[in-house]
Amino acid sequence: MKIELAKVYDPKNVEAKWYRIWEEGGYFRTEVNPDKARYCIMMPPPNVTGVLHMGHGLQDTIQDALIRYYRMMGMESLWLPGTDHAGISTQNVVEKKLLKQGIKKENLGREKFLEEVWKHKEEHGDVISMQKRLLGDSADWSRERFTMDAQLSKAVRAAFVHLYKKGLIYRGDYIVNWCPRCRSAISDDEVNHQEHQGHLWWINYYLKGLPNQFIQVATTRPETMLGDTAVAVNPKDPRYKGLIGKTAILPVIKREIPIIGDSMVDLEFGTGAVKVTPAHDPNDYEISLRHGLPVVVVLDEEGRMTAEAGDEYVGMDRFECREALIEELNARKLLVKVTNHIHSVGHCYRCRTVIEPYLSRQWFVKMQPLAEPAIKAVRDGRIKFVPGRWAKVYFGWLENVRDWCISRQLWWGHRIPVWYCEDCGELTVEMEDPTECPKCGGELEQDPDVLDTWFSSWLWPFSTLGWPEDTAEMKYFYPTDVLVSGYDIIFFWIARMIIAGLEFTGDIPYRTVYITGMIRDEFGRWMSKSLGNGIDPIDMIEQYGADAVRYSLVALNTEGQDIKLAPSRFEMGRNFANKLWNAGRFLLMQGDLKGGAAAEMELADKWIVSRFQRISENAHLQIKKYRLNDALGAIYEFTWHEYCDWYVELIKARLYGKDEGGRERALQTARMIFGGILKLLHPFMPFITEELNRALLREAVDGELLIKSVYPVSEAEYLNGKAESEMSFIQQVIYQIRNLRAEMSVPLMKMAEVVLFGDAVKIALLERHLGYLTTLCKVDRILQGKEKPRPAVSAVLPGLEIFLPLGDLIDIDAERERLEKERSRVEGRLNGLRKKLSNQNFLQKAAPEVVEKEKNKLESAEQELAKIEANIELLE
RNA sequence: GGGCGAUUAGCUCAGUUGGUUCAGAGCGCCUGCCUUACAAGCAGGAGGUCACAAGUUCAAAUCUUGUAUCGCCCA
Repeated sequence: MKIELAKVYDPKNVEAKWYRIWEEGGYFRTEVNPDKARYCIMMPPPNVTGVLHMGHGLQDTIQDALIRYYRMMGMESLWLPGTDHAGISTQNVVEKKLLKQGIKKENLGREKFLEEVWKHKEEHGDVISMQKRLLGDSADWSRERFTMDAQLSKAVRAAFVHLYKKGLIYRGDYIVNWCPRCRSAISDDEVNHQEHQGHLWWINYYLKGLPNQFIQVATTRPETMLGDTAVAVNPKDPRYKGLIGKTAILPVIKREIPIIGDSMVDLEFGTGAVKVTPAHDPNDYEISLRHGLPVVVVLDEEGRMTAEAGDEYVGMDRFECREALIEELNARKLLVKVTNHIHSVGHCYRCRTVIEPYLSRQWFVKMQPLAEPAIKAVRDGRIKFVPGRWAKVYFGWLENVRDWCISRQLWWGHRIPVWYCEDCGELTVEMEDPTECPKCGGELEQDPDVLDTWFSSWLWPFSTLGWPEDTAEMKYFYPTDVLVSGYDIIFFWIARMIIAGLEFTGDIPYRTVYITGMIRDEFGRWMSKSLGNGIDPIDMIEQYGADAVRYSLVALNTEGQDIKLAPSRFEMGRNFANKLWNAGRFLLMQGDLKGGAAAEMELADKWIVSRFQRISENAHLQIKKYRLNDALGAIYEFTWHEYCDWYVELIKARLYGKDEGGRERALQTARMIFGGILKLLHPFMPFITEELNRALLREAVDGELLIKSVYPVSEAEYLNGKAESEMSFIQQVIYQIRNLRAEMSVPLMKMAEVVLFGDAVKIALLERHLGYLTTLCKVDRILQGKEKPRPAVSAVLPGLEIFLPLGDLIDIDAERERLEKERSRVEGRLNGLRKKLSNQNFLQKAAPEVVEKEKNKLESAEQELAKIEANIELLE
């Protein structure tokens, strides 16, 4: 039976069909099965209302390839998917949406607003999961989790209570990073510092009781001076020794503030005298604590000036106020000068707004005691980073870790499980919601804030498995095998998960952290909405097919290097998919195909079978090293340039010949190898391989889906070094003859004869396989003349001279030129070898086998040169 | 200021343990082919002083140090 396939592969229907069969057939589903080895990856949860981007495309493809590989290796292979509630960004999106309808969240109230967010989540929450299905993710969707699920929320509660009772969570008034746009505190790690060309304003503060005398300060944020409560100088600074203890008068609002001495003040910066604004600068706050200074808050939660800033400025935006104040100072001649100043400005990593240091009461996690076990786990090798250099970044963060501000002034998220007694002020933190104060029975009020989203996602590797309950899933799947992620969230997430794993479960969350590069645009810039330079993976899947997208992403992903991407890069995947498709199509056009190994094999068969063993062995090796690009590259090379270019071409003579048995055996071997290729490729290109496999099988048999087949393992009985070297020699001969013909512009249609001189064994080999030469370079007769034919073109191989007596077709000049070029090439090599072998140091110090190798090279190069020279003379 | 990465063919990038089978791939380019699997293809070809300098070594794209340019992270 012959099956006709389309000439060009069309992925559309194929992909949708197979995903449905896999998912509905339960092939992604996993069970706790302690008798079986298991493999587990937790999918990094994307924002629940987000959409797929190329970074997901890359990381999911890698994870899916690993999961499919280990599934084919017979392991219970769990890839657990899920989404993250993404506090700030989700709340922002819903707030904006409501504002468009003219609704402010404050008017709606907390509960109604949260209903709206949940509604939004229900509407958009599965978009990204559906997109991941288009990519082919073989995740166990039956175990999909969301960070706000009841069970995961319980895990958050358990983690908080645990740390609180251990004294590792505390509340306090500190300067935090405040995003005026998000109207919330954010953690240190969520601030992006960028070098910024700003200004330094030099301002005179008059001194009380000393007319016309002043102290000069320099500041990058003049608007904060309205909140100054001191001027500080270094006590060692001779310039200001006499001024400590005096009083300065704050310009414009005329507040009297002391001049104090504090050794933290940098003598080099500005004038050496600094304004102290405790409410709006972390260092100043420290100073204020040491000196008992008052704290004046002049900026509110939205970055606007408060009443404390004075009637003229109240309500103004901070930057607007800056302008106005500068003008005022200038008018009063208190502004001495403005100089350019490059300094680092913090920006909110979510919305890029300039961060304001802001004094407020927040909850913190004490990180240092938690960091130590996490450092140890990587130091002693229980957790391995791939590539290893990222461990340095990890250590660097943990060794200098600062306490983690976990409270967020949002509504969307896990509400902080702390209740305050209105009567006695007692704090209650328990697993169960309290109804009254356990101390005095008074009324309770829950903390209005919610927890940082990372406070739930740091539990992801085990909260998804049922922690804090002691579930069968925890026992079976935990710790997981590998985390695949980008280097951008080593601090936010990866390090914190390791901390949480060790603290809450007593075990590491995963054995390996595989860090991928980042996807950039073709100019090396980050892809971003604002630049509009993003490439939508879904567009690419529609245009090129999911397998092509997956192929290209893996092929481009080399050892953690960033990937510069352009849509055209997916062409290589598409081309390869099409090649594979046509290779399958070719087989199917040949009629019935027999499975298994052929009883009799000739050289080409033995060769391709042996090569297949080597490639599959290499694939295992590279996958285990996380060098997926090398695994895939080897399979690609084998498929295209060994199987298609050589093997398929070689068997055509048998396929189209009269010997029915020979035809069948060739076809059987081709089918065996091609079937193996489909398996090797399946983890990377699941759709097309499954489709072709089904076509090869000719019918729908559930048990023979590739997804649950066994990944090819190298079998020693099929390794055949002799066949490989013989075939390799024949390939070289064919290559030389093709080259000669092309150089002389001899059409490939025309049959020719060759005259061979040299090693009898080699000539006999070629005679035995004359058919190969006929098929691949149109040579149908081998002569062993006594005399070298002339006119003829020639090529020299180790142990063999090839002459093509082409008669009139030979362009003597062209051939001479070609041979001269060959000669100088060989001479160049020869000179290098002679120099090396006449060097006493080399002979004495290099390993004997190296010297031997070089001597052999020299010998064969000399022979080659002699033959080429003789052949040049023959031309005359 | 500290740390990390990059610099190899026109472009995008491989090159793991130093050894003329290590100077490679894909794309692009040139020549010839619509050869009954595939023009998204086949056959052949051109193209690189491996950023620069010094050093180690018998031997360096590969190891060391320094310089330059670009990028990232931390402070």
